[in-house]
Amino acid sequence: MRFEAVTIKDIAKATNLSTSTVSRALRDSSEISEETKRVVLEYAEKLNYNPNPIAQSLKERRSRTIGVVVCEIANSFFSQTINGIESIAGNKGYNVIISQSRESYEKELLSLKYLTSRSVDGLIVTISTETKDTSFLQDLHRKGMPIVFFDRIVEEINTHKVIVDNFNGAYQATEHLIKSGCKNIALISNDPSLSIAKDRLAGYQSALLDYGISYHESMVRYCEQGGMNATEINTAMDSLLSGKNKPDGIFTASDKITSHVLRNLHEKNIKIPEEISLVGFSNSEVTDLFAPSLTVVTQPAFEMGELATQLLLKLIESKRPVTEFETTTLSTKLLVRKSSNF
Amino acid sequence: MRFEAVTIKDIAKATNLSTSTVSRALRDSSEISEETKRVVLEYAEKLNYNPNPIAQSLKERRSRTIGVVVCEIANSFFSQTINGIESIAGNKGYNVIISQSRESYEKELLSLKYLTSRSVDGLIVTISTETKDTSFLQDLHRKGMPIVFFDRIVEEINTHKVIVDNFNGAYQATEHLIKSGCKNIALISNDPSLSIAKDRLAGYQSALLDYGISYHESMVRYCEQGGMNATEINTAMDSLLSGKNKPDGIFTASDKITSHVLRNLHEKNIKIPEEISLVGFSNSEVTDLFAPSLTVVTQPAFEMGELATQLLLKLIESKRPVTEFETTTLSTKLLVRKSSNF
DNA sequence: TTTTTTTACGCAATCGTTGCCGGTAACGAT
DNA sequence: ATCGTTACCGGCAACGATTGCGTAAAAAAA
Repeated sequence: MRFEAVTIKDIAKATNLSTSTVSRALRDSSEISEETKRVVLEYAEKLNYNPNPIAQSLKERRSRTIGVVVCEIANSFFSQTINGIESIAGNKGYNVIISQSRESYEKELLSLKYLTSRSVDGLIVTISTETKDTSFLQDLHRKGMPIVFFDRIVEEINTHKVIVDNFNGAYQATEHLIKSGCKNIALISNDPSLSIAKDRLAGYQSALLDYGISYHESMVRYCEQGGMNATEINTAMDSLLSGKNKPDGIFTASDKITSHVLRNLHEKNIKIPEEISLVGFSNSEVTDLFAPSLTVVTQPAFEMGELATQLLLKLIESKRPVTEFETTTLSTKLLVRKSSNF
Repeated sequence: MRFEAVTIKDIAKATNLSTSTVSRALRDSSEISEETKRVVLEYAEKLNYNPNPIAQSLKERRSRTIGVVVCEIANSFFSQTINGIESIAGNKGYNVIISQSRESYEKELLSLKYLTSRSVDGLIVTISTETKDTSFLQDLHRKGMPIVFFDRIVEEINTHKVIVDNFNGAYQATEHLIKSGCKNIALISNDPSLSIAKDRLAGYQSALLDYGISYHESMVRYCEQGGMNATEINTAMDSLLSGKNKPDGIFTASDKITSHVLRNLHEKNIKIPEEISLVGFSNSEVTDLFAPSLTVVTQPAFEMGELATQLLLKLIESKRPVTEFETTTLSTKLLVRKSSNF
């Protein structure tokens, strides 16, 4: 069963005009008499005509569609970003196709190939934790595909980027743990190849330094799968808790990691914040309901999506190749709650 | 800046063949000699040729794309469903465009119009809580657009539907509250026009009846905005708690409502489950971390997405109009935790 | 050798839309 | 009467891929 739509030809036949005239009448061209326009618009209305965007795309060599590649839409941070993207794109008459990498390099590549073959006019991308090789993205960029990165950016590609001040976010979280009385602060983060992981590590280290606490690599764990896998985090926790420097504070550098760590602490019956304080990056809207309510670093995800889209549309609609790119850095916010004993 | 892709013409020029021959060679037609095929494929490979799906769509009058309309991707239930949809669609070579209604009738209509104008081959839809008028969907259905409903179905449209046994889910939740010792059980649900709200109300009523507890309308509240708005739920809670029959158990009939009610109880410093027990529909993956851990009714969201997609693809790929439709009902699961004092 | 069959390819139309060019009628100016 | 304008509209081609039909050349059959 196929769904048949009304075309410009149907209107042409019905009004005894040519398709070109109908097309122009619909686009309110000055070359068409008011009378003819009236007749055409009337018929278009009556038959419920809608221009076929596929035909338009083919003709105009643009699809008015932007592609978004995120790790997981189920992640609050990304779904909030997507809401921001859609709000701007919708206003400007652009459509959004969302694709998930689920933290897999292979799926990310598939998504990118699909989106580009689908003739998207531009891409908004945050790379997966598995992604080491960005040559495909570099190729796309070189061939002129407008791309904006957000969150997990690709440093070696020179284009617009939207991030938060991950260094400061991590610094504040760590500082907060220190001021809460923690002496042994662990960091559980994403794969260190990710831009965000590097920056958050640096912020963590800097805070320790500033408060005269020496940094030990043994207090840091990286999750290569970005916490898609609970066991990965559980082994990290086990090794961390069985080490000789048992942590009295943990800073978790992503949404997924934060909730898994909390669950792990529950299972071990470790009291929070009495035995261990917990502060994590999270944009979940229910962390205030957790036991205990979580102290979190949140990101302005919606605004990030808006900004990334504005930048992308600027690239898409620019007549000449753009060579000047900007990296916009927004601020994080530390929400102090009960998981850290301040 | 536009992104230029390799077309069949480029290959034709390079190989000194006609576009028709190239097309057939690429599709491995028996009319083309092995030698020519080899040459063409070699060039296609070298130039990194990808067929333009927009042109294919125009020619074949199909887009190999299915449209999904949900209320909110940030909702775990829906994002899990989408994962199920994508897993099946991806396997069968279909692409998925996701659109959010954000519980607004107007946005839902816009989404539907966009998706159909975008020539999707079929739709998977769950309607917004605001939607009373389904004539647009009925029109689409009448014109032959394949549609599958899930979760919030439209009863008056005869097509495939995928739901859970909402009656039983609600029955079990209510029964569980009764067996936990609750005498005054409140229900906070979505707008009663929604199919799921009706079924869940019926299950609630039936459980009360079976256990000899009389049903009072005064113990039921409906949220017209489906909990998008916290104030809506707070006023419902205020009126419920100030009534003469103060509830000792609350059954919340949706994800969003559940978390808002929990937050409201926290703010009021009401002990759960000592003063009030709480059981709610929720597919959030972190309800076990809540204070207290939540007793929830969960739905097999991923499977629902898979099933809906399989049914939709059957509709799309059927040669003749389909007149026999099925409604698949899956089971919910009650996860007993600490918010209900069993 | 002639006729038929097979092989292998090109031409042109098609999908729906739009840009470009061209044409005609009406009308005023010369 | 002729020319130039203007207003309006139609025809054609093109976007990229596919396909029915036609056909030249080669191979097979007569």
